[in-house]
This record gives sequence, C-alpha cells and structure tokens, in this order.
Amino acid sequence: MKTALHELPVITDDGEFTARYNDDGLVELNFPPTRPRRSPKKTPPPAVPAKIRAWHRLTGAALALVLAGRPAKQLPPLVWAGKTEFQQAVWRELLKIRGGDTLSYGEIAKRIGRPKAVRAVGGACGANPIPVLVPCHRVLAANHKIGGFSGGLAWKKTLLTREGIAL
DNA sequence: GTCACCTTAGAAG
DNA sequence: CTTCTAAGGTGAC
Repeated sequence: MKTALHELPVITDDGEFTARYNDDGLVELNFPPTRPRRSPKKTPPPAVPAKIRAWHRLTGAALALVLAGRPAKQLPPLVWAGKTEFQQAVWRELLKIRGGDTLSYGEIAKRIGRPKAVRAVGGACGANPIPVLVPCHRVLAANHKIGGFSGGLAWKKTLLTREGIAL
C-alpha cells in the first residue's frame, strides 16, 4: 500500500527547507525557495504519523548542525528508492566524509571502483535528492577549484566556509 | 540516437 | 600559460 508523501517545512536560520518523507524515511530535502512564496501558511498538518514526526525532528536537528558547520549527530533513515546503484554508491561515499574534509570528483570515482567515471560522479551529486545532509557540497574539483553546484553555487560556498574549508 | 552535465588528465600551441 | 579533446553514467528530448 502506497504511503502518502508527507511534506514538512524545516525552519532554519537560513530559511525554510522542505522535507519529504514516505513510509520508510526521508526521501527528499529542498533548499529554501529563492523568493519566499506567499505560502498557504495555514497548512493543516493532516495527521502526521508519530514515526514521521520523529524523523522530522532528527532532520531539523541534523540540518541545523550541518548549517552551523558541525557534524550531524544522527540522521533519519534516508530513502533512495528509484535511484541507480551508481548514484547510491556515490552518496554512500559522501556520507563517509568527515567534517572539514573534502574530496574531489576523481577521488570519489576511484573509491567506488569507477576511476574514469568522474563526470558521472558530478552527475550523481547533481541528482542528490538530499543536499546538505548528504554533503555533496564537500566535493571539490581536482585543483581545489570549487566546481559547480546545481542548487546554486552560493550555498556550496557558504557551507564550505562554515566548515572552515578554504578554497 | 543525441546532447548536456557539480570533471579531469593530457596533449598541443 | 591557454585551449582543446576524450571519456563515463544518466536523464531529457
């Protein structure tokens, strides 16, 4: 039986992120909209299961920590259903990165056994449904260039700076 | 099938 | 130094 997708706002000092959950955990996290939409503020949270509220609390705490440049204590279950093995391999590798560390796209490619799939790694990062918690921003280009970021380079720079990573 | 993409090492000018 | 090329995975068209 299909679970309704629950969409909940995550309030942070950097704006209102949007988290989506299904029955298995967190499936997606979005950056705050560039232009604050006149949101239907009075979204009557229709019976959000306690399970999901608990995950949401973890998400909020983890997000706040990471945005402050600190490692998250605990993450909610991350759901990557529908994604390819390759992408999941990349994201699993990203989750291993310790605070303050960075990797290059090439480095990740080697670690997942596809040393030449450098650009594919970039593609996988861009397809990452859960930015920040899955630290795609800690991936720099080979010569310490910042590289790109589909969610907006400004975020990447900000996050890196807060973690004390210089370019 | 073709193209563009969060890349990169290497070769040529 | 700069510019150009080729190569890998994936999704959009």
